[in-house]
Order: sequence, then C-alpha cells, then structure tokens
Amino acid sequence: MAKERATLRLQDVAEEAGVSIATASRSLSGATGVSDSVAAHVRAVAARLGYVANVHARSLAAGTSRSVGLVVHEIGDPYFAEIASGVLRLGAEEGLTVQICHTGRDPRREVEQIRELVAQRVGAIIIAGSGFVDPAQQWDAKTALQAYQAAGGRVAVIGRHHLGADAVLPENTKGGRAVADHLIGLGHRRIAVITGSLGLTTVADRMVGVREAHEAAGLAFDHLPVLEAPFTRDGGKQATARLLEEGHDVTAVLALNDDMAIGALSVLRSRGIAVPEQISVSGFDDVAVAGDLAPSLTTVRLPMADMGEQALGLALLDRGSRPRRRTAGHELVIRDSTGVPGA
Amino acid sequence: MAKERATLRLQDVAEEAGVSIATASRSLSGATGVSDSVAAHVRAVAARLGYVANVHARSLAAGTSRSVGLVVHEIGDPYFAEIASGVLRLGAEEGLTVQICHTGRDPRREVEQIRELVAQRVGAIIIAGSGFVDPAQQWDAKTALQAYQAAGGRVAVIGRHHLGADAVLPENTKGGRAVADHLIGLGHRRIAVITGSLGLTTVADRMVGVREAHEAAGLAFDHLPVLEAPFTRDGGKQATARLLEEGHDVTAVLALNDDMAIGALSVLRSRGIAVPEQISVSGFDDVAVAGDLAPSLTTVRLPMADMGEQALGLALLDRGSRPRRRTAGHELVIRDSTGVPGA
DNA sequence: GTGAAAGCGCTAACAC
DNA sequence: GTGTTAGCGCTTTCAC
Repeated sequence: MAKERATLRLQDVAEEAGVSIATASRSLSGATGVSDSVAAHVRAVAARLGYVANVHARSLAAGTSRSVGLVVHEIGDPYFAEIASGVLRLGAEEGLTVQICHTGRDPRREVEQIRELVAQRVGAIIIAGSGFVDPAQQWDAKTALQAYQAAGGRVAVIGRHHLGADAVLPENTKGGRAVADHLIGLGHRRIAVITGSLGLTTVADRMVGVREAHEAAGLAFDHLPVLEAPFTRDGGKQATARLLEEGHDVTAVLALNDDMAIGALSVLRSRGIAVPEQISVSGFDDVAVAGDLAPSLTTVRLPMADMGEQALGLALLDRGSRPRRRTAGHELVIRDSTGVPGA
Repeated sequence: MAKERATLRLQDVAEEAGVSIATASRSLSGATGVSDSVAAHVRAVAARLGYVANVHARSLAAGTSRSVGLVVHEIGDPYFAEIASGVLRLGAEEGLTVQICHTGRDPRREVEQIRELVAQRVGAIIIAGSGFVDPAQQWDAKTALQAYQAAGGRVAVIGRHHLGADAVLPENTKGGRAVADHLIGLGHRRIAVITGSLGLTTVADRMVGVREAHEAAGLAFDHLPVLEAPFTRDGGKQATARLLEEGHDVTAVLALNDDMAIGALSVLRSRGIAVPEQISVSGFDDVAVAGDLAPSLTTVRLPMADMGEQALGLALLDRGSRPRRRTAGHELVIRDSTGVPGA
C-alpha cells in the first residue's frame, strides 16, 4: 500500500497537468502570462483532483490574505448579529473568510483583538459598534489601526468616527431627532431617556437628536430625566425600575436602543402600567423582533445587515486618499408602543 | 533615513536577544529545552519590541493552526448567535481565532464551507445546527469531515448526530416531551404543531417527544395538524395563517422553535385571538427575548451559549478512540402564553 | 508563454 | 541547552 500524502500540493497538480509549478500557480490565481488553453487545462486538473490551495503558504508567500476580521462588542446581541450576517454574506460571495471577535465593550480588549487581527495578517479589519466619547479610550486602537493601514491593511468602521478610516455611519442624530419629534408631536412633554453609557459615541449622537427635537419645540432639555444603565435588555429593566421608583412624572420613555426598550416594556407590563395608554415607549435600531412584541415597538430602523455589507464593501475598495464615508439611512417606524399621552 | 522592515521577524528578536532563531522560537512557544533564564530574556525582548509571530509562517511550518471554524446556518438567527457567543468566549480565553461561516440551511453550501475550512487548515471545526434526516443530504459533509479527522483535524457538532464526531446534544426529544406534556396536562386535546422542515433532525427529534407525550396520554398523534414552513419567524406567521385559514379546531399551537412561536403570537394578536385564553402557544429554545414578549413565551430552555462552549471544549480535547457525547440539559420554562383551554 | 529558483517567517529534526 | 539547517507550500522575479 502506497503511502499517500495527506493533502495534495500545487506540485501534484502541476505534475498531473504536465506543467511547471510556476505555470500551475499562475493558472490558478488567474494571473496573466499563461496561455488560455494551458490555464484552462490546469484548472480542470485541479478541479478533478479536488485541489485547494494552502492559504497559509499562499499568505506567507504573497504577504496578504483573503481574510477579514470583524470586531463586535457581543455577537449574541441582535444588533451585532445582524451586522455580522451582512458581512458574512458579502464575504462568502467574495470568497473571503471572516474572523469574528468579541470586545465586551471593553476598550482594552478591543485593542487586543485588533492587534491579534493584525498579527493574523488579515486583509481588512471591520470594527462595528460604538466608539468612546473620550479620545483617550480609543487612542491605542487608533494607533494600532493607523499602523496597520500604513502597512497596507484596509479598515472600515461602522457607527463610529475619528478612527481615521472608511466609515459607514448610521443616522444616529437624525434618528434621535425623528423619534423625539414623533413623541413630542404626539403631545408628550415629559419624556424620560433611558440609555447605555453616555461615554459611547452612539449614545452621544442619538442624544444630540433628542436635544434638537426638544429645542426645536421650545422645550427644556436639561431637566429631562436621563437614566443610564448597561446598553442591554437588562439595563433597560434597571433604568425603568429606577425611573418608576424615583417617581419621575413622565408620559413617555425614549430608549436609545431596542434592547433597552424591550426591557422597559417588560418592567412596565409587570407593574401593570399600560403601554401606550399610560406611558409610551420607543426604541432604536429595529431589531428583528421589534415588530412582533406586544405592543409592537415604535423605533428607528437602521439597516444593519446592509451596514455590514457596506462596510466590507468599503474595505474591499482600494484605499482612498482620505477616509470615505457612507451614510446608512434611517426610518422612523411607528408601531403600537407610542400614542397620545393620557389617551 | 534607514529602511525599516514593515514587521519584525523572529530573526530580529533573536538577534536583539543574542540567541539563535531556534532558541528564540522555543522560548516564545513555551517549548521545553531552553533554560528558564534565557527563555525569560527572549520573551522580555519580544515584548519590548512588540513582536507578534506571523501565524501563516507558523501554521505552514507546524502544519497546525490555533484557529477554529464555526459553521452555522445563519448568524443573524438568535439561536446561532448565542451559540457563537459561547464559542467566541471560550475561544478568546484559549487564544484561538474563530472563523464563522453561513450555510443558509443548504447542505451543498455546508459542504463547501467545510472544504474551505479544511483548506484553511483550521485546527478544529464546529458545526452547529440541525442535520438532515436524509443521509444522502449529508453524505458529502460526512466524508469531508472524516477525511479531515483522519488528517488530525478535530470536529465537534452541536445538535446533530451521525456525523462520526464528538457531539453536544441538546435534549430535543425530552424537551418536546416536556412541553407537550405540559400542554396536555393543562387539558389541551387538539394541539397543532408548527415546524420547520421535517427533513431536519432537530425537528424530527423534537417531534418524537411530542408523539411520546401523546401516546403516554393515550391521545391520537396521527391526526394532529402539523404545519411545515421555514424555521423562522416568518415561517411561523405563514404556518399560523394557514392553520387559521384551514379552520383547524385547536386550542394550542406548539411551535418547534421560538422564532416560529413569535411569528404565531404576532399573527394571533393581529387577528384578535387571545393568548392563552383562546389559544395557547409554546416555543422551543428560550431565546433571550422569549421572556420579554407579551404574553411571555412558555418554552423549553436550551443552554445555547453553554452548548457552544462545550462543543469547543470537546474539540480542544485530544481525539478519543470513539466519538464523545455531551448532553445539554433542557428546562421547561412556563410563562404566560400557555394556560387552561377555554379559560 | 513557460520554467527554475529564491524566498516568505517559522518549526522541528538533528548536531554539537 | 543551544545552534544549524532543511523544509512547510506557495508566489514571484528573472531567465529563456
């Protein structure tokens, strides 16, 4: 019984096709400099043998790789899961492999993950998720990314600025404005905002929209109860519970993401407070489940999977002379969780 | 101005530390055969220089890599997102990089993705998500995986059998039994099942539990309306709409996953059918949002993130002489969507 | 258009 | 315990 190699090498394909390894390489990588007939033959042989190139050897020799890294806060969070879905979709289409890593919203872990991806020599890095208002928090990340880009790496970010890279920017401020306008238009005058850390740029941006809406309506913004808690369903529960306990007299709860809104809905229901009759609730993001809640959630739709695709699309482009931006639209989706106060 | 290399090589570290490249390699990979003092010195130098090994060179030379592939049907689906979260968590702890790929529930794409991962020389492959009842559907996948394992690759699957690999098995049958028992115990006698493709093993397994419960209660199982549709929220809506249109006289809808149950809830609400007063609804999986719906969803909890961690844990173990199995427990979670019929 | 050969950066025998 | 060296499988000049 002959000893067989575990996997075939380019060498094997070349021999079988009766060409040199260089020609085989050129044929398979679609490079120029081979006659069409030879190239076709080599490809046929490779296909027949079921040859697949060793990516490590390829990346080592070429110095680049067909892989991209995606950095998210937490893949279990629907917001990021949907973004990842878009990235994976386009990545598969482009024949790219996608590495995903978690940061848990910790700037230090974020930097570590970026360094790791750089060490992997991924061809591009996509960073999803809110940045930090405090520049110091992302100084290291920015530096690492800058060095990576200088060495030819491509970077695209989703929903954050000031990272010196191509960016897909959701209309956080406009969305915040739209949803606050909606509430104010309904007649609400005492609105509580429940939100994740004010140190996140996403939060800050959305907040600006909320403030604008108040100012445009001649309403005081500074006395608005703003309750900060983790940017999760559980945080929404905590913030809402706190709101109720502190006895704020409000007619609407404007949550700065859907997760928190869902938590708010849950607490209000368990306390027997009718939504939207006694208190209106709005969210932000329009995660898949938002329309199926009871009451269905009024929110701002962000095209998350699209944003993921767009970010990867930007990263696949050649590097421009200066960072590009793509704006991802928003859409106010009015459902059953908001209504006229005291209706 | 001196021309600098873009990235440092092991060679640079070795020179700076005044040792040979072999010693440097041994020191950094924690191999034996170096004196502690030298090893420590080399590591210090590497850290000072900010050296990170080129993973491609390393994998090429060593023939293995510190990376794992995770194959899911769709990362945007909370079930898989939560599993992925578990895998990523343990992966980060172990210093592994995780590649995720989509199959879109298409057996052909699944095989392609597996081949791709094999070509990447990942150290382990984790396959999450239902298999197919029809062996022909997964013959190719099985073959590819077998070859990969024979070549030293590690494989762990979640929620599927017959793939000749270590497996984490959720208690699908017991869970199906539990939730059907619950409904029957409540007094329901005419239960509709809404489900994803009956060709999925997950569905088949859960169905067995439902049948057992009926038989144990002396109830006919064969006349149960079983409505098949995509295993998604939308599929749940379709199936429920069909159920209503066909005029089946049932008091409960047993959905074989939460997504479909959420779709069912949505349709029933829009038709003004009270849950659970007129129709009870149950789900399966206990995705994060299940408890926050209105009415909150009675379902079977599966520890998804845990399952992800366990699968990776199995894959990290040395290969055993025969496939190992780990059972992931289930827990019936009774909430507000189920009640006594006609109450 | 095609082939020979020099690396890419690292690991693992094998010498010493 | 440490150094030398031969590859790992591929891409890419450079000759022809």
